[in-house]
Amino acid sequence: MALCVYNTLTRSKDPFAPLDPGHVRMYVCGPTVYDRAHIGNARPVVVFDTLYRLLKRLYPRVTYARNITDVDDKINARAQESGRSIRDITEETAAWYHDDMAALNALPPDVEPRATEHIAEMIALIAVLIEKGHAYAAEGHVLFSVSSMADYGALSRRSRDEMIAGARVEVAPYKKDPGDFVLWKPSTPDLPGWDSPWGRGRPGWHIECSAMSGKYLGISFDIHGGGQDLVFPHHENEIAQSTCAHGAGTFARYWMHNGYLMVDGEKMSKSLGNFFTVHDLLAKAPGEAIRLTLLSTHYHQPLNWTDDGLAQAKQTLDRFYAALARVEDVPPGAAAEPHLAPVLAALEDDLNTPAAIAAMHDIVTRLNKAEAADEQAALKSALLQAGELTGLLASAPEDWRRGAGVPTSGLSDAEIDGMIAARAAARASRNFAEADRLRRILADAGILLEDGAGGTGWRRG
RNA sequence: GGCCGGAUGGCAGAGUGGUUAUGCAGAGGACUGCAAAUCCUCGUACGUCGGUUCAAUUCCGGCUCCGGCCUCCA
Repeated sequence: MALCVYNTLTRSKDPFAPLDPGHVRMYVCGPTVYDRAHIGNARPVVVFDTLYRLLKRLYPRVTYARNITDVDDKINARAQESGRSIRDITEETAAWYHDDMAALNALPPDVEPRATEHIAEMIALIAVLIEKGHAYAAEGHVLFSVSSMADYGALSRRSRDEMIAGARVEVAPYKKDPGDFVLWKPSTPDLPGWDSPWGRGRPGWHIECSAMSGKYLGISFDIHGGGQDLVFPHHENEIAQSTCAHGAGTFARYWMHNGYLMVDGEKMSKSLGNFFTVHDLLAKAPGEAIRLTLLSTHYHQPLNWTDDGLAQAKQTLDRFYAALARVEDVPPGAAAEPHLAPVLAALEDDLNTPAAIAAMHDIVTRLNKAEAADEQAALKSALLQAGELTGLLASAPEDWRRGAGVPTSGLSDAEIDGMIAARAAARASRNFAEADRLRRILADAGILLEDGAGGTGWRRG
């Protein structure tokens, strides 16, 4: 089975055929660094990280670029409110971002360009657009001329008339056309700015992605990803900038967009204020459980974030890790491919992670039943490889069972072991009342016991 | 107003023109001192009204409801 992806450009699930099968290139819009990432920001990161992992398995070389937007009016506003320097804020926020995404087992991208380090490339790109008649300077601004591009609106499938009819913003007087968008804008002395042919100023939001993707991936590359809310205007404008500068048919060939993250049936966003930060969630749930929650719904669908969903993901991982713990001493073996195939097939079918997880459940059930060592070895290997593809099961089973990743309070491991020993003694003398009393105390502390052939194990529930 | 999505069993959530999703919860059983974990068995779901078809949850159309975009946003 070959990889298929839903392409927003064609609105259909298309077979994926990279420009260069020896080198797949993908660009995903990264964060604007002015605040903690919320769980909605994490969804595209986890989704495209999973795609990245799949691509790396299917192709010899993958270059994944994800930008950091460190020049933006929201950052400027944050700096003014707090009295801190812009640099301070962007550095701190970028570091938080890296920590939080790493906790979700998201691999770092191969390239992570920062907007402020690519101003020269943006200025050069803007100059080309002016030269080719797709942009014009006016009152210190440079604007992209939407009317200069015949098929502007192709990605979001809206006509220029529709956009104008729906526009709720006041049209700046220097715009020739209400749909024209800013490539460069003037900065006052107190705002960050760079010298340019159009005076001291700063770039518009869209130009950085065109400039940086072109620099690191080439003027044509395979996949461009991001959240659905970026389709218009951000991605539409990226297409306009890049194809007008470099020629029709250039730029990204497959556009992939993840659905929104909802809370209580409403879109979660910073502007609505109904968001959970990844950082806060990590204090009460392991990163893998958060990641699995995000992968439990197909990436194209909206995902309603609930505590119950998170708890279920944790429970699922408990089951997976318990299976791995049972075969801890079995070295992963060969012949895993047939067992892994359904997982791979699900992922290759437009990244169908819920189906892939179902296939992992099937592997786990068969692993739990397997008695022959070679069968256990093959299934264990298949499960671990599925974990690598989905970015799950990266912990040691014992660490997971003992509560790895979540700050714990209460009983220490030594205290727990002591009580288990006391309970074992009580059971040996058939004093079950005492044994049950001890088990009850542990249960109240969140420690669940499991009596097995080889003794009593425990886990944090 | 314009343009998009979605509606699946108690819950979450895939998928399919006629055959089991999967998980959780629930019921029964095996195992256990009792539990837990594990394994086995079970409920026979696809918003509504029409149409196409031998056959539709699955294709087409109307309707209802929900959500989103059109402005910064992952």
